Amino acid sequence: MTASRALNGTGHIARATEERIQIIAEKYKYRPNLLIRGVQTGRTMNIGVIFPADLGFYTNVLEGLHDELLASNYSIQLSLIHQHLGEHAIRQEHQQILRLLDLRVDGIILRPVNDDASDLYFKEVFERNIPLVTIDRKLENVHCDALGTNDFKAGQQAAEYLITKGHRNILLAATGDIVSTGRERRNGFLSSAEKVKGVHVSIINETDFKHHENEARNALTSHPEITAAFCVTDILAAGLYNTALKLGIRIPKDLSVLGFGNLGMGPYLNPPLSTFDQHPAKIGKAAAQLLVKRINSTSEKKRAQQKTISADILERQSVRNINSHETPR
Amino acid sequence: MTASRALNGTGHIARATEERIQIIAEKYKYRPNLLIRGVQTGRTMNIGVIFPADLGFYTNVLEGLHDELLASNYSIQLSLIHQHLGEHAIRQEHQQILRLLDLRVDGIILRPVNDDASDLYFKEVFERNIPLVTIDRKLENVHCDALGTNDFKAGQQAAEYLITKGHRNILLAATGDIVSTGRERRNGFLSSAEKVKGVHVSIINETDFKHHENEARNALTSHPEITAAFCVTDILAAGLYNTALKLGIRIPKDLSVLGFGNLGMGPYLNPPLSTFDQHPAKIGKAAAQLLVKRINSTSEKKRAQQKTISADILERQSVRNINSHETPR
DNA sequence: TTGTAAGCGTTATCAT
DNA sequence: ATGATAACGCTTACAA
Repeated sequence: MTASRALNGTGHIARATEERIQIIAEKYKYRPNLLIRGVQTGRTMNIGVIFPADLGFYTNVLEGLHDELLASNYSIQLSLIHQHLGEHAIRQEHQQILRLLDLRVDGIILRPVNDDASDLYFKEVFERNIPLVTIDRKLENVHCDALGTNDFKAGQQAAEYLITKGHRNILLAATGDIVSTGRERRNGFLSSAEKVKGVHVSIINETDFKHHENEARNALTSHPEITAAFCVTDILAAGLYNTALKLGIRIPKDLSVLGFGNLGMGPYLNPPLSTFDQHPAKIGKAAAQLLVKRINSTSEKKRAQQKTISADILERQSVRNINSHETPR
Repeated sequence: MTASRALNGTGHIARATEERIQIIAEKYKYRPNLLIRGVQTGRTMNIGVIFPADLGFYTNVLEGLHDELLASNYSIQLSLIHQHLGEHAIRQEHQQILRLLDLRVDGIILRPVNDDASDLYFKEVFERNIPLVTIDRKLENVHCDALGTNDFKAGQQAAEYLITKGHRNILLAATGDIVSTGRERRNGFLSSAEKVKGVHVSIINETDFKHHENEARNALTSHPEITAAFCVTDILAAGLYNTALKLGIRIPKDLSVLGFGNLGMGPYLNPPLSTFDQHPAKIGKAAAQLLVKRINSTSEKKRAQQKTISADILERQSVRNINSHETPR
């Protein structure tokens, strides 16, 4: 017992005893057994993290998460889920959650597979009072903290930005209603665009990316008045670059393109893609902070918080200002 | 005790008892405490993984690792190290290794910060007989399993490929001697190129990527006879695209470019970059297999294995065949 | 086939 | 300030 106190620096202890014990510990290379400490204290200082197997954007979220958790002396128990497996992915996710619980993690950070999970799906988590923070998905029927981008606002910013640059006929490449993030960006964009007279938006709204190229070609050829496009993700923007190239449409001279997500290919496209930076590391950091706070809060009653990090535009060279006085030619 | 046997399906037990216990377990929603099981059995079924914080290439290694480990019922304890912090990174790494040990992981998979660690650096790991597999770095003075790309061979493949395509004056963009992977690719390339008469290699050999653009410009202007370049990493290849653009050199008409690593920007470059696929998921999978085998092997005496995954060329559109009969103009 | 006893390494609690 | 005791939940070893 005295040894425990000396090594952890907890409680009253004589300086001399403390030093003596520390010396002995060093001599015998004592190392604590964190498993048993976890059992005993009820806190493992281990956080479960569940992300899509194809990390992409989440690598940086993970990095932010990791750094912040490490700063609070937490480790990360990582699970990856292959998202494309449909129902099987959901089963996998649930199983991994149970495993993390069995491992006695102190909290869970999760980018859920599907948007419409309910409290019931997470019942084991709640029963054990393990704090849960979701990333990038607001689960309507789940009462837990959530963290993500303010996608609606970002969509608004996109519209305002392109309109400010003089564009009035704009293509909106969106991804349907299934994924909440893309849906919000689209809705935000439309809400802002509608407020400005003389602005016309052509919209592609396909969940399947394969359909986008065709639709984009149709839109651009039948509406030559379009001078700008907002793509709800950089992947669509990159696709649009190809379509434009095939049609002989030059970016940004003939068509301005604004992407979303700063997904890594942006700087390598020609011209470099202007896009939204979601600050993924900040998202991770904030999620970790929320979780740690929740773990340490004795009053379990605090309502679920939905925190949001603002994305902002990273200007590169794919958007042109077409206001007459700025482009005199 | 009987319950333990029934729930784990281990040992002799009456069918009736087993079922009765399982029903009770279900009724009370019994879940095992994996911490205590780990303490008791000496196996936590948890593997420590330490990767660079800036995962990049390692995201896919991690994915392969994860899937293979999961198949063997292992979880992952993840640590990230910020590589650019020099000595501090090494301290961090060491601390994380100790932490994983305290957490009683059954094995460790590590992409080490530095190439010249010795057995001493890992002494705590060896003392506890925890298997260690390194990724992408052959530590000369450490007796542990290692997994990576066969970089020397890949370098040879690169030379042979470009030579087969008719190139005789080739630029080799390399990264000095510090990082073993790049060094091996360079040496492999040179070893194959030297064997063929009439082949001349101009070499840039700078660790700092910033110097590459200048050097490349010099090389290309003073040696207009150069028709191809092999870049030891895609990042250098992307840089070379820019340099070429500035100099009015067209790819692949005037200059063929072959990259390395398939780092993600390749398909988005113009023209799409031909490069080496290192099959990172396979590397992860093989590393996991090696580790699991090592964990299960009772005879600890088996010598360290160095397994290697062959990289191969992913042909896109940045390398041109300039043999006269194929390009009649 | 089932059950008993001991022990894993630590901390909480209470006593000295 | 220090120490004794119990407890955490499980499995190994052995007994019945």
